[in-house]
Amino acid sequence: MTSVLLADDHLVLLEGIKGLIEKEEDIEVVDFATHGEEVLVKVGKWSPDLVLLDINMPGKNGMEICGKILQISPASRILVMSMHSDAYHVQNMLKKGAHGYITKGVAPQEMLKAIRKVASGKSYFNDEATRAVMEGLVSGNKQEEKSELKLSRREKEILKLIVEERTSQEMADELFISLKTVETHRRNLLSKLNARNTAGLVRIAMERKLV
Amino acid sequence: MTSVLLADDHLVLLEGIKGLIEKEEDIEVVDFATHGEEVLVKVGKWSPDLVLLDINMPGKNGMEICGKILQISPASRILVMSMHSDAYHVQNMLKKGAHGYITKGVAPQEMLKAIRKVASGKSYFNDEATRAVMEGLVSGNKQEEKSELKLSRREKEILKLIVEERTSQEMADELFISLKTVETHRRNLLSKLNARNTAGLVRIAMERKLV
DNA sequence: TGCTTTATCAGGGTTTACCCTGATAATTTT
DNA sequence: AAAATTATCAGGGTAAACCCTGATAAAGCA
Repeated sequence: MTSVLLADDHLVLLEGIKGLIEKEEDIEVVDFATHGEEVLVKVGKWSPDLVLLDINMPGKNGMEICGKILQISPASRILVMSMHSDAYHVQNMLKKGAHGYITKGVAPQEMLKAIRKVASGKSYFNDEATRAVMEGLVSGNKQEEKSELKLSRREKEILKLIVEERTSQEMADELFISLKTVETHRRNLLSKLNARNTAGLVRIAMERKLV
Repeated sequence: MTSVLLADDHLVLLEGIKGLIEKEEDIEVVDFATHGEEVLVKVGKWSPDLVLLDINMPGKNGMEICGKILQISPASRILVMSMHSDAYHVQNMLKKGAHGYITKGVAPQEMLKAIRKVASGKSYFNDEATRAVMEGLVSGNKQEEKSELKLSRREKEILKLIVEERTSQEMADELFISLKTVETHRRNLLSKLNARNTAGLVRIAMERKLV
């Protein structure tokens, strides 16, 4: 019997998956979690065979949670479920130790298949996720090695203000720092996020939910 | 007996809601639809009492579908289900004729309540949706009357390229038009989308999925 | 057939963003 | 304690974005 912990903030979806799994003889839903902290608590409580994890949950950005789950319960397997199937998200979840990745559009039968595969020690990726990774590889994913996406607190603050349409001068006045300093932060953001201009900063900030 | 058509591209969610509704005596799921065109066909086929509509479906932007559903089957009631609960989306769906709005995070029991209320001729909005509208009203939603969000084909093209980090000169070369023309389109975009600068254009484009 | 929108282009101007180099002090990490 | 990162600032420059006014031809709608 495979024990599964469901982590998703969409209660209806949660109920749906539970109903789906309960029809199966070999899989059992032991508990629910609807936000980041709760997932970690429940993982500690149950040490489930598998965690079905939605990375779009509020609070934390999913990525962190993935690593922490494995710290708490290293024997647990993680199947990520997401709206996005872009290379960035897929690759990062794999780095963090996830064992499978499916998008929410998969058919119920495919989800069960994924659960069984991942629980049995194998990996599973649906077509969308596979394609995203492949496309990411062929188009040369440079942003990984040089950026690694570690923004400082100040940089995040500047980025947030950029998305909110502030000019550099306005930010300088607002934060009581020099225009030159703001421009330096902008330059570093462009480099770290591998963007060409403001448009790129905003797009990436929104794609990766850095705001 | 209330007949319901489920429109959502997440098959698992679809199954979940179906399972939830099937336990109820007074509500019946007559069919599914997983993308825009299918919704319209199925609405024509069944003329359901209620359409449970996800506005994040691929293909069309939900808003249009809402109006078309009512053209095909004016007696049908529409309950919108969405990830977003921002004022922009909520208000626009109401304009298009939706009768209720809930976010996907609602509890199963609340969804059933919403279905019954909307089907019986009343309206229903969950807390999140209500709050979003209220906040939108107090902060003065100017973008509605002056823009109305009707972008021309060329403007959408330019906007897409802006999001992709192209400069005006690059767009001019790419589209075989003058730099001045591109700048004019940019100016019109700023005005129509009520943005101050490129950052705003990109943010709005991504928020409203205009790309 | 008119009316409206769309798409195109221009001159001339100000502001903002972006790029380069180089620097110092404070904080955090190792 | 040493090393790395972060936050701060400067001079001096080019490119891009933004703002104003004004205009014409084509396409779409009434």
